[in-house]
Amino acid sequence: MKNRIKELRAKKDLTQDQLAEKLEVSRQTIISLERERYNPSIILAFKLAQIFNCKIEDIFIYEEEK
Amino acid sequence: MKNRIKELRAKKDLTQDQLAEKLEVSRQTIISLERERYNPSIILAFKLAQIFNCKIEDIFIYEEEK
DNA sequence: ACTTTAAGTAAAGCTAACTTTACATTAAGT
DNA sequence: ACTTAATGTAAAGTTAGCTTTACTTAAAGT
Repeated sequence: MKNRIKELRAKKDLTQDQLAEKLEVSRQTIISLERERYNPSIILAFKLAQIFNCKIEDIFIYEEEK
Repeated sequence: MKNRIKELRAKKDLTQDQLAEKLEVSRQTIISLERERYNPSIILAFKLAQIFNCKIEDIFIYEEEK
Protein backbone atom coordinates (compact mmCIF):
# COMPACT_ATOMS: atom_id res chain seq x y z
CA MET A 1 0.00 0.00 0.00
CA LYS A 2 1.35 3.39 -0.99
CA ASN A 3 1.58 6.27 1.44
CA ARG A 4 2.56 9.92 1.66
CA ILE A 5 4.24 9.80 5.06
CA LYS A 6 7.64 11.04 3.92
CA GLU A 7 6.06 13.92 2.07
CA LEU A 8 3.73 14.90 4.92
CA ARG A 9 6.52 14.57 7.46
CA ALA A 10 8.70 16.91 5.41
CA LYS A 11 5.88 19.39 5.18
CA LYS A 12 5.69 19.41 8.98
CA ASP A 13 9.47 19.70 9.11
CA LEU A 14 9.90 16.66 11.31
CA THR A 15 12.78 14.17 11.35
CA GLN A 16 12.00 10.45 11.37
CA ASP A 17 13.12 10.43 14.96
CA GLN A 18 10.76 13.20 15.99
CA LEU A 19 7.83 11.61 14.22
CA ALA A 20 8.62 8.27 15.84
CA GLU A 21 8.54 9.89 19.26
CA LYS A 22 5.19 11.56 18.62
CA LEU A 23 3.74 8.26 17.49
CA GLU A 24 5.38 6.33 20.28
CA VAL A 25 6.99 3.88 17.88
CA SER A 26 10.59 3.16 16.99
CA ARG A 27 12.48 5.03 14.28
CA GLN A 28 12.78 1.75 12.41
CA THR A 29 9.01 1.65 12.13
CA ILE A 30 8.98 5.06 10.45
CA ILE A 31 11.72 4.08 8.05
CA SER A 32 9.97 0.85 7.15
CA LEU A 33 6.64 2.59 6.65
CA GLU A 34 8.12 5.29 4.43
CA ARG A 35 9.93 2.66 2.41
CA GLU A 36 6.62 0.80 2.20
CA ARG A 37 8.08 -2.38 3.57
CA TYR A 38 4.89 -3.08 5.45
CA ASN A 39 1.50 -1.65 6.26
CA PRO A 40 0.72 0.06 9.55
CA SER A 41 -1.80 -1.11 12.12
CA ILE A 42 -5.04 0.86 12.03
CA ILE A 43 -4.04 2.45 15.33
CA LEU A 44 -0.82 3.83 13.84
CA ALA A 45 -2.81 5.04 10.85
CA PHE A 46 -5.18 6.95 13.14
CA LYS A 47 -2.28 8.46 15.06
CA LEU A 48 -0.65 9.58 11.82
CA ALA A 49 -3.88 11.15 10.62
CA GLN A 50 -4.11 12.97 13.93
CA ILE A 51 -0.58 14.34 13.69
CA PHE A 52 -0.87 15.32 10.04
CA ASN A 53 -4.32 16.66 10.70
CA CYS A 54 -6.00 14.81 7.88
CA LYS A 55 -7.91 11.63 7.08
CA ILE A 56 -6.38 8.18 6.86
CA GLU A 57 -7.45 8.15 3.24
CA ASP A 58 -5.30 11.22 2.63
CA ILE A 59 -2.19 9.40 3.81
CA PHE A 60 -2.66 5.87 2.53
CA ILE A 61 -3.60 4.89 -0.97
CA TYR A 62 -5.42 1.60 -1.09
CA GLU A 63 -5.16 -0.03 -4.47
CA GLU A 64 -6.62 -3.45 -4.03
CA GLU A 65 -3.12 -4.92 -4.15
CA LYS A 66 -3.69 -7.09 -1.13
CA MET B 1 -10.88 0.60 19.53
CA LYS B 2 -14.64 0.67 19.08
CA ASN B 3 -16.31 -0.12 15.79
CA ARG B 4 -19.70 -0.25 14.14
CA ILE B 5 -19.17 -3.39 12.09
CA LYS B 6 -22.03 -5.39 13.56
CA GLU B 7 -24.41 -2.50 13.05
CA LEU B 8 -23.29 -1.77 9.49
CA ARG B 9 -23.33 -5.45 8.61
CA ALA B 10 -26.91 -5.73 9.86
CA LYS B 11 -27.88 -2.72 7.79
CA LYS B 12 -26.53 -4.47 4.70
CA ASP B 13 -28.34 -7.63 5.76
CA LEU B 14 -25.22 -9.76 5.69
CA THR B 15 -24.35 -12.72 7.89
CA GLN B 16 -20.88 -12.92 9.46
CA ASP B 17 -20.13 -15.66 6.98
CA GLN B 18 -21.12 -13.58 3.97
CA LEU B 19 -19.13 -10.58 5.15
CA ALA B 20 -16.12 -12.79 5.78
CA GLU B 21 -16.29 -14.09 2.22
CA LYS B 22 -16.49 -10.60 0.74
CA LEU B 23 -13.48 -9.55 2.77
CA GLU B 24 -11.62 -12.76 2.07
CA VAL B 25 -11.04 -13.43 5.75
CA SER B 26 -12.27 -16.15 8.08
CA ARG B 27 -15.54 -15.97 9.98
CA GLN B 28 -13.51 -15.99 13.18
CA THR B 29 -11.96 -12.71 12.13
CA ILE B 30 -15.38 -11.09 11.78
CA ILE B 31 -16.52 -12.43 15.14
CA SER B 32 -13.35 -11.20 16.84
CA LEU B 33 -13.60 -7.79 15.22
CA GLU B 34 -17.25 -7.31 16.16
CA ARG B 35 -16.48 -8.38 19.72
CA GLU B 36 -13.58 -5.92 19.65
CA ARG B 37 -11.07 -8.52 20.66
CA TYR B 38 -8.49 -6.95 18.40
CA ASN B 39 -8.01 -4.22 15.84
CA PRO B 40 -7.97 -4.86 12.12
CA SER B 41 -5.05 -4.30 9.80
CA ILE B 42 -5.34 -1.11 7.77
CA ILE B 43 -6.00 -3.23 4.70
CA LEU B 44 -9.01 -4.88 6.29
CA ALA B 45 -10.21 -1.46 7.40
CA PHE B 46 -10.01 -0.19 3.82
CA LYS B 47 -11.87 -3.24 2.54
CA LEU B 48 -14.60 -2.75 5.12
CA ALA B 49 -14.95 0.91 4.17
CA GLN B 50 -15.26 -0.15 0.55
CA ILE B 51 -17.99 -2.68 1.29
CA PHE B 52 -19.93 -0.39 3.59
CA ASN B 53 -19.37 2.46 1.21
CA CYS B 54 -18.07 4.87 3.81
CA LYS B 55 -14.85 6.17 5.35
CA ILE B 56 -12.69 4.23 7.76
CA GLU B 57 -13.44 6.94 10.30
CA ASP B 58 -17.14 6.13 10.01
CA ILE B 59 -16.53 2.52 11.05
CA PHE B 60 -13.81 2.79 13.66
CA ILE B 61 -13.80 5.12 16.62
CA TYR B 62 -10.29 5.97 17.71
CA GLU B 63 -10.19 7.09 21.30
CA GLU B 64 -6.54 7.35 22.15
CA GLU B 65 -6.88 4.17 24.23
CA LYS B 66 -3.87 2.52 22.74
C1' DA C 1 -38.35 -34.12 18.05
C1' DC C 2 -35.09 -33.15 14.46
C1' DT C 3 -32.49 -30.19 11.34
C1' DT C 4 -30.55 -26.08 9.80
C1' DT C 5 -28.70 -21.47 10.22
C1' DA C 6 -26.32 -17.86 12.57
C1' DA C 7 -23.53 -16.57 16.23
C1' DG C 8 -20.30 -17.86 19.69
C1' DT C 9 -16.02 -19.95 22.46
C1' DA C 10 -11.41 -22.13 22.76
C1' DA C 11 -6.97 -23.24 21.53
C1' DA C 12 -3.00 -24.10 18.63
C1' DG C 13 -0.37 -22.29 14.74
C1' DC C 14 1.37 -18.91 11.23
C1' DT C 15 2.86 -14.45 9.63
C1' DA C 16 3.27 -9.56 9.40
C1' DA C 17 3.77 -5.45 12.37
C1' DC C 18 6.81 -3.54 15.49
C1' DT C 19 11.18 -3.42 18.68
C1' DT C 20 15.97 -3.41 19.65
C1' DT C 21 20.74 -3.22 18.75
C1' DA C 22 24.59 -2.46 15.98
C1' DC C 23 26.71 -0.67 12.17
C1' DA C 24 27.07 2.25 7.39
C1' DT C 25 26.51 6.41 4.54
C1' DT C 26 25.93 11.07 3.23
C1' DA C 27 25.67 16.03 3.96
C1' DA C 28 26.61 20.13 6.70
C1' DG C 29 29.10 22.66 10.18
C1' DT C 30 33.35 23.99 12.43
C1' DA D 1 40.06 16.47 8.91
C1' DC D 2 36.65 15.66 12.40
C1' DT D 3 32.06 15.64 14.34
C1' DT D 4 27.22 15.56 14.33
C1' DA D 5 22.63 14.84 12.46
C1' DA D 6 19.64 12.41 9.51
C1' DT D 7 18.72 8.48 6.88
C1' DG D 8 19.51 3.88 5.86
C1' DT D 9 20.46 -1.53 6.16
C1' DA D 10 20.50 -6.04 8.57
C1' DA D 11 19.09 -9.41 11.65
C1' DA D 12 17.07 -11.50 15.69
C1' DG D 13 13.18 -11.30 18.89
C1' DT D 14 8.28 -10.24 20.53
C1' DT D 15 3.45 -9.55 19.87
C1' DA D 16 -0.94 -8.98 17.69
C1' DG D 17 -3.81 -9.98 13.57
C1' DC D 18 -5.64 -13.75 11.26
C1' DT D 19 -6.44 -18.94 10.17
C1' DT D 20 -8.04 -23.42 11.08
C1' DT D 21 -10.46 -26.94 13.42
C1' DA D 22 -13.62 -28.60 16.61
C1' DC D 23 -17.26 -28.04 19.55
C1' DT D 24 -21.50 -25.18 21.73
C1' DT D 25 -25.86 -22.55 21.91
C1' DA D 26 -30.06 -20.39 20.57
C1' DA D 27 -33.66 -19.47 17.24
C1' DA D 28 -36.66 -20.86 13.40
C1' DG D 29 -38.69 -24.19 10.23
C1' DT D 30 -40.78 -28.55 9.25
